[in-house]
Amino acid sequence: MFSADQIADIQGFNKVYQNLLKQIDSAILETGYTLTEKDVLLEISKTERCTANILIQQLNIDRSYMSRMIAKFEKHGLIEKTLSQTDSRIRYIRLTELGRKEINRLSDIQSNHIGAIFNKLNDTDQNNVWQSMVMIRNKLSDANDIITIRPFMPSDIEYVISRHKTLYYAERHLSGTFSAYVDEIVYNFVEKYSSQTDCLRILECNGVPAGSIAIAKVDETTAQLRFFMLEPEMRQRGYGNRLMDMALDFCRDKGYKKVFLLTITAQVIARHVYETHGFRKVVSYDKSEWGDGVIEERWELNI
Amino acid sequence: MFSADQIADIQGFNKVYQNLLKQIDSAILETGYTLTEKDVLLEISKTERCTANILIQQLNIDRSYMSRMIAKFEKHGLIEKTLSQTDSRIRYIRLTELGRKEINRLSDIQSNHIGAIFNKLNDTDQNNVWQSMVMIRNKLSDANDIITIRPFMPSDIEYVISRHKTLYYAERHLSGTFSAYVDEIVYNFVEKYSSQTDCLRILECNGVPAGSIAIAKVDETTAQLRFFMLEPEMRQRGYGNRLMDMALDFCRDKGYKKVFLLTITAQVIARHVYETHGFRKVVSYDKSEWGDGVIEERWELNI
DNA sequence: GGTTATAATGGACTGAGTCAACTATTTATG
DNA sequence: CATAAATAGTTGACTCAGTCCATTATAACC
Repeated sequence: MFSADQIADIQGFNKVYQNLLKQIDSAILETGYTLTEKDVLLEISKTERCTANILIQQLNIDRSYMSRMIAKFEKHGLIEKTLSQTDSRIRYIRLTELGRKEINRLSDIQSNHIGAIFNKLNDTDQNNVWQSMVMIRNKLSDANDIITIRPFMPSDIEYVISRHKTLYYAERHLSGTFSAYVDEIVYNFVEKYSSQTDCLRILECNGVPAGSIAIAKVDETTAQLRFFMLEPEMRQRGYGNRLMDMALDFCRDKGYKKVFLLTITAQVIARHVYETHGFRKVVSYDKSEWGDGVIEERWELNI
Repeated sequence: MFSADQIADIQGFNKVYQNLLKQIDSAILETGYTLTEKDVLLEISKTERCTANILIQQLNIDRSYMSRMIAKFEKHGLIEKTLSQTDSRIRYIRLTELGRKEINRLSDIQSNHIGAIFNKLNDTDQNNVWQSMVMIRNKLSDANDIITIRPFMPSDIEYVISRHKTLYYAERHLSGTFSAYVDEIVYNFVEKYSSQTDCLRILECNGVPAGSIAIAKVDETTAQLRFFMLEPEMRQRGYGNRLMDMALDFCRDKGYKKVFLLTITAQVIARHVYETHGFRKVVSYDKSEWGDGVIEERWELNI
């Protein structure tokens, strides 16, 4: 239990840090973009197959406000809209060359500002401050984030595809071939989906999707683990293991004897989760059509 | 120099913490007050002889906006305005009973919210987080605050009186007798002030007054050190010593042989600054007319 | 004693964000 | 399979914190 003095210290920290955040914000505002606009642009840049609706959910912004913002971005040539072939209510949003240049500019301004503030500290202080911030972030997130794991809803399909691609693409630089492959397997999975044999769970952090895992039937005794991913900020906090536990429980429950998964060698962090749950690599082969030097691996587990 | 990964970590911290601050803010907003209104009310409560202008300078708020806010507070019965006897442009602002109740309510909401967030951590984590925050606050403040020490201007008189009273009153619970005494000595000092024999310096943090020190001539060889104060957030960071160095340099420069000061026993932190600069307590006597058990001390230094 | 500075107020405006109604399309249901 | 319900997106009208500029009244300066 905190004392009044300690709370006063925290309020002091809040005041100082709020001020610092305001400084960074005002540097962004000088560019002529709203903070919200910056967030939206950033989210667009991070999201493959981005739609207005994804942005609304992810950033908690009013529909009409978003609509007008997107219209403005289009007018200024920052984005392009394309109608979806499968659902003509949906307009996909993609950054143009100019849009990407702008969001990079904004990100750079922010990074430089942070750099400028923290580089005034000497090396020792820098390190201490950095480590403390990471510690505080993890402790506060663990204590305050509202985490739920729920069955998938139709609206999650876009999320799974979009984020799966983005996280792999951004982090592993995979090719367009990979992208088409993801579309195919996700739609295939959803089409054949049966709650008796398959499962797709969404991890939500504060009501926003932040990860997923799936089990797909292959035959009566064999299941494939798929779509296992975590947003970067959710990693190393035990949620990967929780998702994995859940998925393997489902497999045992449904009587599967063997579970396998396919992954690429570069995914170092996920490997650890696989290993601790008893998966073993059985074979690996070249997948350079997905990107330079990409090697796919097959891992198996008998349960 | 920070790496890109480290900056990303800091941005992650910023995001999480901004979110947390937003939570606290929204709890305040639910009361029907703006964040700015809350700040203004708090500043009024902390400031004796408060005027609109002091608030404008201290909080960096537009004059007209402030005027309307104050009008609203008055209409709602949170404050009372009284015309100044000496300058009829000035209207002194004072919280009513209701106003004090409201600001206490708002402060409690904020404290409780912070408590609620941090009490989710276990004791060890709480302590680590708290200590880290204090460390970060001090390092960032030291590195980024723009500190200036400048000669006083007429507009500072109100600040010195107001804060001197408030800091002593709030921290040591001194009486109305003390308040009248401060008025008298400050006006007296300013009236007799001569740049040849006296000095009053204002410490500014980011353009806002945050401390003061003064030297007043007593006779050709004796000076009195007065109005030495620091805002709480400026303490323990070396600024007290800087102000003191400056004041004593002035004394040597002007040929004073002896400097004395009067303080009260309860002022523990300031004593340390006095001692390290060679002051020695020569006598102490009862001053219970200023408050229960208050003992005034006279400290002297031969230079 | 007239110019200049300061305290406070009032009028008019901006612009981020909200609320609600509406169109167009797709999905669910009886 | 038709009709209701849900979803994606757009448009109109509005709110309200905060800003800019002009004005009044008083005090300080030279």
